[in-house]
Amino acid sequence: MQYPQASRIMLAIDCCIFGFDGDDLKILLIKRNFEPEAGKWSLMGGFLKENEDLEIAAGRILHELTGLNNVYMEQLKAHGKTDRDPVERTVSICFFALINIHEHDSELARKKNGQWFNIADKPNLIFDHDAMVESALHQIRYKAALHPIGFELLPEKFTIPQLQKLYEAIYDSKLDRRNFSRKILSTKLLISTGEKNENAATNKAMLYKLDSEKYKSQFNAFHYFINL
Amino acid sequence: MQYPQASRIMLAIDCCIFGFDGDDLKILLIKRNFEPEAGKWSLMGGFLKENEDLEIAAGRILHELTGLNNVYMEQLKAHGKTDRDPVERTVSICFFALINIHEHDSELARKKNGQWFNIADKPNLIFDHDAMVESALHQIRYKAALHPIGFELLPEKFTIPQLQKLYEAIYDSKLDRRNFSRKILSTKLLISTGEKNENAATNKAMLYKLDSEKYKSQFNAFHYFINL
DNA sequence: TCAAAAGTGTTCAAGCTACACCCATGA
DNA sequence: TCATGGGTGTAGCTTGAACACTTTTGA
Repeated sequence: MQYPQASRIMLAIDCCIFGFDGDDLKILLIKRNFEPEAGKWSLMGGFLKENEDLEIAAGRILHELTGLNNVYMEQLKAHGKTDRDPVERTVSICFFALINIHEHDSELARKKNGQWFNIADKPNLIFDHDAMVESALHQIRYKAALHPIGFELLPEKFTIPQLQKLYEAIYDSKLDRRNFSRKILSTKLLISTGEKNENAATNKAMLYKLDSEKYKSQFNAFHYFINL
Repeated sequence: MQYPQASRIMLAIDCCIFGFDGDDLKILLIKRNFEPEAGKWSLMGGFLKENEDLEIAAGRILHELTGLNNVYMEQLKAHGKTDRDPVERTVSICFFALINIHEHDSELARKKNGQWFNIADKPNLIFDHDAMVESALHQIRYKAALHPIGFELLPEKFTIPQLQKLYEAIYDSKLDRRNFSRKILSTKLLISTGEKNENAATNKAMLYKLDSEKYKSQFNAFHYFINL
């Protein structure tokens, strides 16, 4: 049984994959070695399969480039301008993923022509992918101010100064060290590991990890990490 | 030229249409007189046409039931579980619309089997439409706390007590009259019309209208109408 | 003249901002 | 021993929550 009237349409999934290297917020792009627009940069994407849920497809596409599973992903808008894809009318559902950049399979990414760019140095992308990245950044900035999604970009153990650098990268602005620390600790989301960061140049900072119980239960509560 | 490999998929648009009658937040549903699930309640929806942008399609579908144009609409998530539609694999992109309930064409709505329900009295809907309404309500509650979308549900001229009733309906809770008034006026988004609400039972309240300049320019700023 | 709704004022506590000061580390 | 980075404390201001009082209107 099928719907008779309307026409079927190509459905694509495109992924904005973000990482943080300790200094800059970065995005993983691929140089296309296939038409159309071969040789240009684009988001990692793919087509939805006949028997595949949207979230499964997004996870598959992320896995193809990074080797990662169980990553924080969030669905953004569908982009559906009739002329957005020159080959054929295609509606694309955009996702963003926040990964721990040190955990991904960089060998695999290289094979797939993947390359990391600082957000500030991002090249122009094909189709409407620039607008997708814009809306992903907007959503991350919006959500990270109110909910603890930033932690998804950090390793399991991290210091508060590292977390602050992340927030400063996301919002491209400076934050007061002392107030930031107090605000973060007041959420009670962090547990001190007792260890210190041995990599640090001068004074070694305390390593914390997430209180995963509280993290899960309070994820949708409001924390106001940043005042917008 | 076409993409060879992947399969084309049915793309539907479903609209959560909200209104406010002065006391309750309401949603406009239709009783289906067609298969599948004829006789049951559902959101107003339709299929995306070959040469139609997503937002145009959503506007068309809203217009078919309400006669309205230029309404505040926002795209929500796409729903894509493989078994969500028993007829055929269909991905549905959900929108919500906020309308001034007194402006819509109620005759047209009746012809199309439309009926308004208080949110609290909403019947169970077909397919995954209940989940769509849930996510629309979630988004409205989220966004109305921070941005002035609530005004879209009110007539051009309204009183602050009316606005308060709207917020109380959206959040299903009581707010302090005095603090609410101060908070709203402090945004400077309202202009006094000098007129008073002649319908009021006892003391007549001042009618305000939106400062449309400020409304547009500050729409994406943060106002914290409600503390979540 | 009384009840219900609308408008304005005040107080107290909590939170945020903007600072100063001290400690630990490695060159 | 000195520069750099990390941790804690505090004063002053702003904001929000919880209140009381007054005014207007129709019954």
